[in-house]
Amino acid sequence: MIGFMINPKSVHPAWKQVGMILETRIRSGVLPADERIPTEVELMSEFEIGRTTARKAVEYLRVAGLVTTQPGRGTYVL
Amino acid sequence: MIGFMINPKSVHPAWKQVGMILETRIRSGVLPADERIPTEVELMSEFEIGRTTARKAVEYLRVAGLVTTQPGRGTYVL
DNA sequence: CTATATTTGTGCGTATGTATG
DNA sequence: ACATACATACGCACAAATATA
Repeated sequence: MIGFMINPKSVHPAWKQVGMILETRIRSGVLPADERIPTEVELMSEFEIGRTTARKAVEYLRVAGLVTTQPGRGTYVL
Repeated sequence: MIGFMINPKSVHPAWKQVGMILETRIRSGVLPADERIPTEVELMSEFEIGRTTARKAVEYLRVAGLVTTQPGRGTYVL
């Protein structure tokens, strides 16, 4: 099953839906501190979204202060 | 003369250069409070940049707390 | 009320650059 | 030298909000 969590008819845009799903994974401990979250390419295939959407979802997490991004390495849970 | 202010070899990316130029216009009063700043399309032609870059420049101003954006209307100086 | 134009929002794809391992 | 991963930047299309004719 692929990409079933994103609802195009939601009041929330796709990037926010993905961002909130990742936020839940972080707050629930599924993605613990110091863990690397999925790469942009992995998010693209997991949620069947484009690069723009994947990047905006990660940006959402950064703005929320949940992760930090290191170029060339990845994005890590704070 | 068009697009002479953006230096591709700068340490700052194009979106930041445009953002800083607009920031100067605002802080100097060239763009006063309640004034609408140039639209994305206008920024594209003035600085010879793409829409992605124009939008990031405006986002820079929003993050700096200098402007507010109203969908369908434009971006206004605070 | 309707239609059109304008402006920002979302989303896709692609290419190239930079940093890291 | 090479692979991986994020950063920047381009273009395009359509949707949604707003203003105007």
